[in-house]
Amino acid sequence: MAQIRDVAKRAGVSPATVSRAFSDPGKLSGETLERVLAAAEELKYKPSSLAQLFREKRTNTVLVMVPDLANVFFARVVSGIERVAAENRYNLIVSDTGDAAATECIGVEMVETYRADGVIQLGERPLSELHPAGLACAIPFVQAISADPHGPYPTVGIDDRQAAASMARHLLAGGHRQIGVLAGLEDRLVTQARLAGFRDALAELGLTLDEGLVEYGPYSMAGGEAAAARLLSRCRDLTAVFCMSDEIAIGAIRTAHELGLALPDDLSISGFDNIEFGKYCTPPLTTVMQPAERIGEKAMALMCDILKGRPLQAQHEMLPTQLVERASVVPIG
Amino acid sequence: MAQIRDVAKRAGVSPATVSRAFSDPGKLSGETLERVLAAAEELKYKPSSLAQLFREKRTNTVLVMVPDLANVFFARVVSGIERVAAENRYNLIVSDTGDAAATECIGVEMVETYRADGVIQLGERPLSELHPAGLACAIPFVQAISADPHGPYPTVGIDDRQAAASMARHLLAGGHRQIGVLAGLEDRLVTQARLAGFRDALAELGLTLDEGLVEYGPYSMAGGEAAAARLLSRCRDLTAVFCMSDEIAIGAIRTAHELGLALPDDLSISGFDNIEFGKYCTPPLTTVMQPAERIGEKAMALMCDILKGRPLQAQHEMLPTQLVERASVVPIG
DNA sequence: GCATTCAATACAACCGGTTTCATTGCAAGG
DNA sequence: CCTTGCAATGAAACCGGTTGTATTGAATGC
Repeated sequence: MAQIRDVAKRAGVSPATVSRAFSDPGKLSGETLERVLAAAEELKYKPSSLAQLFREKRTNTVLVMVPDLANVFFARVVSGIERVAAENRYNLIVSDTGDAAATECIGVEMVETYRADGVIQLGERPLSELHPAGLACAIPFVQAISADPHGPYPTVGIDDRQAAASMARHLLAGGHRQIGVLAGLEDRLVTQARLAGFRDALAELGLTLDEGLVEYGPYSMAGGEAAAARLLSRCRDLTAVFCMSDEIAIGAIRTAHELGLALPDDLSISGFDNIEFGKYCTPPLTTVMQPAERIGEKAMALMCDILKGRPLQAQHEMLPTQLVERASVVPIG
Repeated sequence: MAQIRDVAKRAGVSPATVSRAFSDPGKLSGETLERVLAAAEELKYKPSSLAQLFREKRTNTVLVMVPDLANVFFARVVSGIERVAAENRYNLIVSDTGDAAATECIGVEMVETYRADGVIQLGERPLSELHPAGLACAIPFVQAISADPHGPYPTVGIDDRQAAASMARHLLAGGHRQIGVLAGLEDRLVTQARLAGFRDALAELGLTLDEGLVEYGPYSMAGGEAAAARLLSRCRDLTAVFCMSDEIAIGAIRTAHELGLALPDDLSISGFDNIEFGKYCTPPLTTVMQPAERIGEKAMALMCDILKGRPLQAQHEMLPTQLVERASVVPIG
């Protein structure tokens, strides 16, 4: 592999001149510039990124920490991050944390040891938990998806409470009153936020949530299937089930089918996220659209702003959601 | 951020000694080692990866080129790659190529400019097409998923032909004779391999493939939906449809439902890949299991072998597949 | 014609580690 | 007692670029 001095020698100039030929061509006389570029071309010279980055103490790389890469929703967010990263010539180091705090700490270390310029975290573990000194170190950090909008670092996400409330209103408007809730993991902020939204909608009609109708479980199809089995065996007079993710809803649909329920007539089921599969469920899933790619794009755009020292347009971006009406929810009766 | 000389000064030794304290502690006297480690601890010294990597001319980073990150199947493969990469302390730079050759060329450049040590490519574009000089440069390269097992670089995948044949036999054993084929994109090796397997199974019974029953299209749910619509409107006496991916099958199920067909009695539908959602379809999808995570793991393991100069156990890994029988395929009549 | 100025380019330091080679000191052997 | 050998450590070169400063030479001004 040709190096800068090889090019310099061939062009009869100093390495400094070659360097400037690329970084600041205006500084060179036309004739020299041409000679240098020709020499570089002939030798197929490519500057070593490693050397450049070492000099500049930047990596042009952003670490993305994903709780579960195989989760379609996260994958779409990463896809959005990817697009903006590519546009801005950043690389992405993707780390599947398996939702384990221990693994996530690595992220902070990656920045400290100059392997990444910043960290985008998907999911809700707060940076302060990741690394006590994290905030003090002023590590470029952006959190997306179910992030705490009151935290000290920039976040991108949706208004979970509002979005959940809108779906709850939709169910209530259909006349449903016995509505089960298949919540995700109880200790997640996002679960609490969506539950709060659900309560909001009930309260608007003077109703209160019957805690007995809430079943918690993992945010997965298998989790939804199991939680639905528990819920439906316990509460036999439900007319609708409010699921906190499409995957949970898909699991619930499966359980309902196995119990011999006719969907959606015997039971309405709503999801959350709008993953692609929802459209292909039987019946197609009524859900709340979360703009996954756009969340990723925004998160990476924010990261670019931070890394380039630009002022942030907003500390906490809330992207709009939308109710997607399909066939899995019908009015009562 | 503390540097090596700060630690050296504090411990009253030279930078070389500090360096050795980490890379080869046995070389130091017990007392010195202790003093150095204590000093490093106090100053919270972490060696700059950037400097280390620059010196060593390695990046400890592998580039993964994915045609579509949002595709669950690819995401699972990446997840497997991730696991092995983490075990071997490699980082992953993930690039969503959008299936465009132009983008994929970047991969070769990333290695040439010392941004990655090697490239894992998901999908079937051959390296020689990516970069004419690629092979000559001996860039560490591994291809996974629908790779050409006769190519000059290591591959990991399944025996597509065999796997497709096994599914075709399953349909034929159920008495199906009018079997439509929802193939993926016609120009893909993987499509041709699976089609060949399908023909093999037919040939075993002395049958030949009716080309009129084959419909090509993108490997996606939307693609499957559209292709199924074309196929089913053209051929009204089909008893089964052989789909070349689960996503295509899911699209086909949707179309079949919309045409008012009762599944699986009116029409058997088979998939390929065994993505998680298949289990939750209505009816649950009979498919061929591809060990996505294990393919990823193997691919990364191969890459590690290459990078560490170990001899490869096998140039072309073929991982076993398995027929997964669910309810979407039933015997005829 | 000489001093001044500016453009063009070269020189050399620098980034923060690692590693080779040299040096020191101590113990063992002749 | 002197030599040899080895363990422990330090000094300095090195990785391959970038950049501040010095230098050169030509053009301009007086």
